[in-house]
Amino acid sequence: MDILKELNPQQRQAVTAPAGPVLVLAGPGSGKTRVLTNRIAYLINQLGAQPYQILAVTFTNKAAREMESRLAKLLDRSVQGIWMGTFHAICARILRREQAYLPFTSSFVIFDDDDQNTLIKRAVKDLNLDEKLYKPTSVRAAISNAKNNLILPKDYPASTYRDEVIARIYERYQTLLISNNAVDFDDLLLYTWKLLEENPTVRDTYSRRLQHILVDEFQDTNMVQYELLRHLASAHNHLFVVGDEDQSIYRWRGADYRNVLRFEEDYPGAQKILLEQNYRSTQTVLDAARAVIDRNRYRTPKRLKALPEHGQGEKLELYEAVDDYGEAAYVVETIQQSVRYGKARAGEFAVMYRTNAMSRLLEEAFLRAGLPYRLVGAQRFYGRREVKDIISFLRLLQNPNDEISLGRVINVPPRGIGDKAQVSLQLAAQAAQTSAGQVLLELAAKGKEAASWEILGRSARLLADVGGLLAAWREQLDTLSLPNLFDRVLNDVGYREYIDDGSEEGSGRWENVQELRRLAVEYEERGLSAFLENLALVSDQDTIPEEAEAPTLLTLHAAKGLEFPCVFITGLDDGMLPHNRALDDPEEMAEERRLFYVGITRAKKRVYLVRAAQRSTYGSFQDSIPSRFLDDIPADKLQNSGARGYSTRRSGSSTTWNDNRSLRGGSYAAPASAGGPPARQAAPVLPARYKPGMRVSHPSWGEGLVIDSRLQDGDETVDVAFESVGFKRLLGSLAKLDILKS
DNA sequence: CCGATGAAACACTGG
DNA sequence: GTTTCATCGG
Repeated sequence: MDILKELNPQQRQAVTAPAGPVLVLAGPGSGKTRVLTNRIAYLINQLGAQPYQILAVTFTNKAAREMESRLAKLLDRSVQGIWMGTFHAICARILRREQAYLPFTSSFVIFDDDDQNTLIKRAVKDLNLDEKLYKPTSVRAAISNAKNNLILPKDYPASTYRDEVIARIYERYQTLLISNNAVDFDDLLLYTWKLLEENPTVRDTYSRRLQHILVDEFQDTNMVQYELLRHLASAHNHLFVVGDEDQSIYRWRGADYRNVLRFEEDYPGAQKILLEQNYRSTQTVLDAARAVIDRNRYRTPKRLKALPEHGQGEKLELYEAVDDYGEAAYVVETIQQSVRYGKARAGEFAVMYRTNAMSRLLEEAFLRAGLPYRLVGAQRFYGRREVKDIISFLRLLQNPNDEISLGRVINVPPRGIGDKAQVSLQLAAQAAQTSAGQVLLELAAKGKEAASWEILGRSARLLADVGGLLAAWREQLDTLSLPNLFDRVLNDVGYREYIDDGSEEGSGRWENVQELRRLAVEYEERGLSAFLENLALVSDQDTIPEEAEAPTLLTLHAAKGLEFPCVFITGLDDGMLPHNRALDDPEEMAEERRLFYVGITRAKKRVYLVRAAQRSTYGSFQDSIPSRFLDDIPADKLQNSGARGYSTRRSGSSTTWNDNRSLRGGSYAAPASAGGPPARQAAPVLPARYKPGMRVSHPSWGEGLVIDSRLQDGDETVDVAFESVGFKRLLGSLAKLDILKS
């Protein structure tokens, strides 16, 4: 075993750096996981560190698992004891150990977005505020933002009336969380930070114990995370952080790539190491990517070098489809062709998009072609109703104070407990200064003797029955194994009969339940609490199935940290990528650019850039223009495969007059060679008649200046700024434009 | 109290 | 186009 053998000089410098602050700026594909893994091995083997003295923070649970297994291979000895996981998982672990300092018990549950929204609605209602004005999602964003920036309710800046109100909602929301014995995602970080901030003894204990702290994807840390690291490292400053400003894509979650700059300021002696040797892509892919990212500012420029054996590689391929159906069809057919001609295996392809909504058409195209695919994210498994129901039952078992879960399943399956009964239950709980769950348990235990039996009136019996179920389950909490407990709950409530109505969806729902049960079996050893925590903290990226011989469909965000031989980036239109919401904010725009950069640099060999001249939004069709990022790719790195010009849109309306674009494209399409849609076909050579700078005249809009012109879909699209009506986009063949002078 | 129906809102990225 | 919420009749 030689930790240093397969490292290049920069990697070796990083791995063998003396204990102290180290900043590794690692370009895509430069082997940063290897650096992190070997660094840990080096700490243990050469610097005499014990595994339990090492904390390694990863971006996903999957990355943690991967690092663990690589490390086990690298070291002969067991790596048990290393703290490895996401910020959230590590914080949850600390919080469960330190309940003495916290306003909740160690059986706290973690609320997800839906739970948060429900709770915020409740807070808004409690404060008699207008629910239309204070929408849960927007309030949640404000609160989350505050938490990410270490702002507690009392410190929330009340600069506007709205902020003042949000501060009150925030405060109420925190109170509600605590009475539910619950925390949200941001709380995991915030409470841990607060714990270390306010209790120097606790801070020192952790900091002295965790002698070496390593952080992956450092560019995507936010302020709480940064401050948390400072506290944890306060006794020694042994912080080894690895990141790349160019791959920071979680700004909306509070991530700030400028933490990389702050790190250099806060730790002046920090070693800075740049990893520029790329082990993944061809030089062409790297050059194209660099041309895109070099337009961003406030970063360390990097010159990524490909391995000589990877060679120059193929040009990036650009395809402009007539509409989004054509876009999907192109993706599917290109994959089929490549597989058929043995150029690549199906599993070597990834199809990336900006928004999950875009996956639908792609999935349909794959289904129609009979081509299997694997989908990452989107309708999350854990977001499905039946899965959430069962999780709610289990959460309630662990923590009867969880009113959100109770509200979710108290009447599942329907057992006659409607709104009215639930409201009186709330009132009874309030009167008794306790939670609804406790009232249920009391009803079950004492029956008619219970204090609230009278108040509840007719529904008391029904509520007591639910309480009885809950009490019975809780008695078994320590005796039954997790899978048995799972079955017991399902049996007692008759859940299968409730969701599996014999229909196709019904058995699909039951299938999901069984999937969840399989997971419960895996957690038999660790128990309910660990099971629930894992359910809350797993991410989409953790659930990417490996080694399946099928193309992967995923968002650009989910693609971070992955690599594929062939990558499609779809939706390369202004408004999609860059996304509409980024168009008027330079910081957001820079992030969209990084997102595109991340997409390109996932590719080992081939990149397909795809756009659609028209796409459906909300049901109606809209024209789009090519993404501005496409202009930044040097022409000699790009191969334009032109417009194929047909759509697989099924509606019969494709021949209506206003659809002349698809028609026009269609008329240029090559005669179908052997049935089916025509194979890839270059656009016909059509001279551009208009050039930027020309003065033109239009019969109704008068004179104007040509801003831009390009050939697409077999026609010429001309952008003209008219003196009378301003900016207009015209089709060369239709518009009656006269050229006045060039 | 329950399920069906129709209107209205609606989707950027995710631990 | 899809999903979620409110309303209505049973």
